[in-house]
Amino acid sequence: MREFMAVTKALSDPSRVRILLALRRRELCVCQITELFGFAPSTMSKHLSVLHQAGLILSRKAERWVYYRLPGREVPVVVRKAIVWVQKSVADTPEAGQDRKKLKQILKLDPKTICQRQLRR
Amino acid sequence: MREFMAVTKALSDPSRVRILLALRRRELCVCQITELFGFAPSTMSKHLSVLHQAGLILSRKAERWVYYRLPGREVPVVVRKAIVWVQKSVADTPEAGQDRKKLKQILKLDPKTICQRQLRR
DNA sequence: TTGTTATTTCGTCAAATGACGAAATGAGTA
DNA sequence: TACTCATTTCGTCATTTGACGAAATAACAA
Repeated sequence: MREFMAVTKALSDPSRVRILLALRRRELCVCQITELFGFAPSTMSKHLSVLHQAGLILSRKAERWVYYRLPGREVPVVVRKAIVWVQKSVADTPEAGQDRKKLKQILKLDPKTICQRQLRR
Repeated sequence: MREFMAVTKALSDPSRVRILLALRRRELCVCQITELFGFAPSTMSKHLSVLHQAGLILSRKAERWVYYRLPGREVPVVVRKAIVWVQKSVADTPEAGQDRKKLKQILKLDPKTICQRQLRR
């Protein structure tokens, strides 16, 4: 029950749902996700942490960056079902479409450029 | 997206998840649900309202009582999938087991007795 | 080592949430 | 009509949540 509630609470914020959608086809580094949503880095980090603790995303560190991705068989069925449910339910919404569009632009640049952008603020 | 978030927010509270479990096999009137959880009637009413607005439960009025039940085909697939996911995920937890046990006792009495009990407090 | 930098943690604050009791509602009964 | 009573709505309060900036952390670069 505790484990399940971690998942539902993680899904109860729209930004976190949008993060899951953005990770649908590829992993993303924190700076790319931050660029996509426009929140302060600390805010994004907190959201990613909530998703991670619920098992909804996995992370790996490479060079300077942390990459997050959707999990495969390494997480419980409860979690995988949740992800499938989310994707099927909101992938077609306008919000998801806008995010995909913006993400496409972000992916044209390489991560270095994105992260340097943030520092200029 | 808005509709979906109504569902995830409804599912983000453990009491509301437990209500869905309690309704698994039968409809229940508000006073039975209130007896099961021990909250103030106003609190229960609020929880039921949140679930209802998300489409996760339906209501009907009969005589003096309002009965809530899980929906069938009359609600969107998003919602039905959510209910199936919840049931499969938490039906086997200790919390759900305890609730079933207590509910069994409550169902032995007829609704009138239950509702009168509440008034004596 | 020292410096740089992407990310996380911490402290704070405003807004949302969940609890309650009191009062309002509204359907059935006298 | 007036009454009863199950349920809902409203106002309040304590707790949680989500936002931020500042400081800490950790990994790579020099």
